[in-house]
Amino acid sequence: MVTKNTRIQREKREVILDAALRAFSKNGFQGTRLDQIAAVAGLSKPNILYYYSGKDVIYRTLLNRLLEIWLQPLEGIDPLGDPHTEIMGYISAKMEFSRKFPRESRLFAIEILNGAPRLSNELDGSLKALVDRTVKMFRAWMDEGRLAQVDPYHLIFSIWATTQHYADFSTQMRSVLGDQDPDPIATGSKFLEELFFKGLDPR
Amino acid sequence: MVTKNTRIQREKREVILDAALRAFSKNGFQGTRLDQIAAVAGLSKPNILYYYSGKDVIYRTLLNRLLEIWLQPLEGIDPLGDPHTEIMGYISAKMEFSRKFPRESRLFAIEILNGAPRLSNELDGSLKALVDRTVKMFRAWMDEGRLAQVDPYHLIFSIWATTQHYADFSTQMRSVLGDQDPDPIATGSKFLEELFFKGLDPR
Amino acid sequence: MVTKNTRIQREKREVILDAALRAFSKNGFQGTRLDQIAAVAGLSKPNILYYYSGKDVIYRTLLNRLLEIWLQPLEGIDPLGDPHTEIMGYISAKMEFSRKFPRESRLFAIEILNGAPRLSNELDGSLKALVDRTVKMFRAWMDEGRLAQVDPYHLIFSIWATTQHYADFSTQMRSVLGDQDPDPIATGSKFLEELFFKGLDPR
Amino acid sequence: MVTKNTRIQREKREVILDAALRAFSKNGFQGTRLDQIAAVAGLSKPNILYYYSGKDVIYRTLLNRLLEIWLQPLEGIDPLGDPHTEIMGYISAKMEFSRKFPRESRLFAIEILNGAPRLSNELDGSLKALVDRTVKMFRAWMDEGRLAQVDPYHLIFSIWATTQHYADFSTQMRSVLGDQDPDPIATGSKFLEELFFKGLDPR
DNA sequence: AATGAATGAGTGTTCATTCAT
DNA sequence: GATGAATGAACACTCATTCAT
Repeated sequence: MVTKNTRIQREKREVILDAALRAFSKNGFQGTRLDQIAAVAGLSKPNILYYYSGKDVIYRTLLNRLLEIWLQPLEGIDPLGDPHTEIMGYISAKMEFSRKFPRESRLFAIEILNGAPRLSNELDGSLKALVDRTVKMFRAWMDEGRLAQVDPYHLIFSIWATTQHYADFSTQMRSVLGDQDPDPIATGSKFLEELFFKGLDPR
Repeated sequence: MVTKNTRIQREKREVILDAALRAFSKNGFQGTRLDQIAAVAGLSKPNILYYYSGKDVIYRTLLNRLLEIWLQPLEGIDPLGDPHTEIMGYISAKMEFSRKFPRESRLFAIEILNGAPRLSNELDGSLKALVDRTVKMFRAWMDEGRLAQVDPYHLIFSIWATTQHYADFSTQMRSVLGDQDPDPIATGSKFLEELFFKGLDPR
Repeated sequence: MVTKNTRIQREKREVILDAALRAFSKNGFQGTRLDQIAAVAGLSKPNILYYYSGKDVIYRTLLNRLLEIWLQPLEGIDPLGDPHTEIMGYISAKMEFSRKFPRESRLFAIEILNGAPRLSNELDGSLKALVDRTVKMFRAWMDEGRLAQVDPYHLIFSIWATTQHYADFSTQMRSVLGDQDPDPIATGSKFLEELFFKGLDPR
Repeated sequence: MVTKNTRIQREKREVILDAALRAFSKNGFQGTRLDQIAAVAGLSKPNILYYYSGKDVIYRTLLNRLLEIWLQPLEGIDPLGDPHTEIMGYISAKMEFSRKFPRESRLFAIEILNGAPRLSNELDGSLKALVDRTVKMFRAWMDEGRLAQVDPYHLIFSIWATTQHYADFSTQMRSVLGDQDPDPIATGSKFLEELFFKGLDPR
């Protein structure tokens, strides 16, 4: 079947992707059954396969679409802006992502934990390019004395790690925090701001 | 005679757990077939089931054993020591864990990403207790002005996030770094030391 | 208006049968998907089913129509003609059939190989009657000493076998002959003429 | 699973191939369900797949084994023997094949009718070589004046066609002959002997 | 007359687990 | 203890056919 662009096609495809995201981000690729996706989407199993030619295709479609969104915050850093403002803005944006798109974050994490068998090309390509661009920017700021002299790659890694942790490890956080923090992401944002503000201060 | 059998049993059980760790940490619970474990362990599939009554049992055994090890570094923090030394030591210990036990780290991460269906009791129990103990320690240090006033829970989360990232997301790191860093964990350790040293300085 | 509709209908039905013949004669009944027929016919799958109520109906329609054509050469043998001329003419006609209608021949062969589940009535009926008529003719010629005394049924079988072989087993022939014979049917015709001419000579 | 050579393995494999031959030779590859084979073999469906890794593998195994047997009679022609004796012997051997192995013959016929997608390499290879060898033999006999000057390739084709017809088209024969011939293969053998004896006489 | 959408009943294949020795 | 053999329960995917327009 050729991909049509009728309204009904677009809508159903969206519904399927949404259902698939819920399932895949919870149980991984192999742990997700087409039945589950179908049930959540409110469609029959063959009807799912009418829109996407296989489970694999749904998964890949999801990952590719996710990667695009994933890279946006990094692209948003302004080389002409103030280093601290920009980096705090980036951290803030990433935290908002963890709040709004925890499932997307988890899907991405699962894929990478599995060795990114279906994503390695994209990681080596567009992600690396974007990181390299950002690293250059950070180095320029450091050379100008506006940012502490730290390894820029690992700075980026640490931001990813800390912010995505609020989506990926939320189960663990809930276990540890119990009910004492009604909004861990807000608290975490404040904490990370302080940590990175002081940690990146050029003195 | 009985002793000898027991020793053989212990050894085989160990071999199975090791093979299972490799498989589960790479492909998750559902993505791992008993065949794979058997092949890596060098045993037949029914023989695996002679030692462990089911795939599920192997997985749970692995998780429980892992949790014990997992909590050790946290237990190692000395309330009577110097805050900075202790925290830097903890970070250092966690980084060594990521270097020496990346598979264990990934298995843990996968389980939590899946909502920790087989681990939630332990998380709510021993982990929470240990974290609460540590939090109290941190608060005491803060009250004494020996540590920056930050949220102690999120401080712990950020240490977990950044250090485990080197094990869990190593695939992504390799993609981004290419060959330019022969030892990312060493570089990362140095970076994290600086970040947390400055970030936690009470001024 | 009605006439025009009927003509369109007839045309479409023809297009479908032609497409179905190509598909069925290549892959058999079960090996052919309605999709394939639809694609070759240039129609949508439901539209095919608008003209024929099912895959089975298309197949049966094809077979019945084929049988009519199939029997024509046999009916063309003239009891008053010269035995050799008539039989050579029949062989010749059958060879022309293999040249012009290899697909039809193969479809027929496939059906009989499968035990003719959809054709047995016709085989027992009109085919048998026609063969019996021809056999009587042959016997008369033999009694008159104008044809070698051989079993007339098996004579007919041997003509069918040898001539249809050029359609049904053309794949094998091409493999064996390679490119050395640009027109195997012509060569075969000459061979068969000699074989049957000498073989049927009453001395 | 590696192919083992225990007695039970060999026996079960044989049982499966036999059941598969019955099914495939009646309904073709696509028309045969694994269930049928399993039922005839008296095994469960997964157990079939324990011995052969897929339906396809069973089919190919069958074809390859068949081809070997198939070529034997042709190899049996003795270049030093009397042409008529040898050829009559070959025809006789082929007729015995049609009597004893009609299913094998039909499977082969079905495969070739479908364009021999799984057999073309073998046809182009060993079959062609063997036919070429026989053709040379026939040509030598013709040059010596011991065999009628006819196209040797088509002579072989005509023998194949007529003899295999008794296996492949037996359904049709039964329809035409009714009960009047208790042993059509015997009658056919006699007929073919006469036809080819006279037809191949060098005068 | 035509077709995009939808589905029930398969269909080959997988896999943890059990059986028998 | 160990393993070749066997299987029930899934599971992704297929396909003729039906539905709705």
